[in-house]
Amino acid sequence: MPELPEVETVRRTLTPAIGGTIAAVWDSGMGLHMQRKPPRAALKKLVGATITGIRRIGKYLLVDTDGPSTLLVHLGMTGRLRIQAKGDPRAKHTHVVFALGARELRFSDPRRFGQVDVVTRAKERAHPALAVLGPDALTDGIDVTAFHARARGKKAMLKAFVLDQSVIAGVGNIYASEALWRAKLRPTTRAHRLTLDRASVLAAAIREVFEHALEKGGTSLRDFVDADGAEGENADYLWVYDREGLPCPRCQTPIKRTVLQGRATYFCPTCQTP
DNA sequence: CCGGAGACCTGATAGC
DNA sequence: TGCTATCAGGTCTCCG
Repeated sequence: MPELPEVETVRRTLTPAIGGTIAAVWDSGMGLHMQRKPPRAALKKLVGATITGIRRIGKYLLVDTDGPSTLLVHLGMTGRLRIQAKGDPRAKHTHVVFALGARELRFSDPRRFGQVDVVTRAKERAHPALAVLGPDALTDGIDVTAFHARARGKKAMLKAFVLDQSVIAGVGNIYASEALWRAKLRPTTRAHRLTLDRASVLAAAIREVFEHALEKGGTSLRDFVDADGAEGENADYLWVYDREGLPCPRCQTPIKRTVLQGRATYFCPTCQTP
């Protein structure tokens, strides 16, 4: 569900939790797919700590506290982090709840593809999930030379290349199609064929697509909502994703849908050069 | 080592 | 109405 703009939208709407002290933690005991065992023991370390800030690296959220521990959250496909009043009914598939006075910070995730963990802030980059991440597309920016260098010798298709979180952290299935359309590049083009110029255009396209989506509060095609439960508006502004048969906004050719590595992929057969 | 396919889950929706 | 098949924003693991 969430890619960089959605996770960043959640981060921004979570800031009212800063200053809140975690009085108690509850968890469903249900294992999350990415981590197999419930993080109950680790979560206990957060009791008594006060939330001091919320960061994002790629699609991961980090909730910092005044202690040495930081809460690490990945929303997977259907994960939600919400701030709700204690008395509000809990959503089905709620797996972790942090009591913060009159409010609660709640993590729910029907498909359980998400991840919740606790890391020691000083050693957070050693966490396997974070260790492999490349530069964050917005926070760090994309170094065109390094980006181009990573494409060298790669036979993978451009779409797989931009989805590789070790190359750039934050791109997911929707924005991969959107960025490649904006850069006028075919998703099936092999990555090693990226010239420095095209790498530069693609890097800029990723940033522009993200900034645009962020302004709209993210894309809510099905599940995504921010920490207040609000949907994003960006689904109304997508150029190609989920728009099979509709006219390309640049050249009016009907948009095509294909499946690449099992995932829906949208492109304009006319203005995205192979 | 690399790239692609399948697995992991539940729920919504389209089609019969 | 009700059943079945398909699809979904992510990542990991296995296989060739």
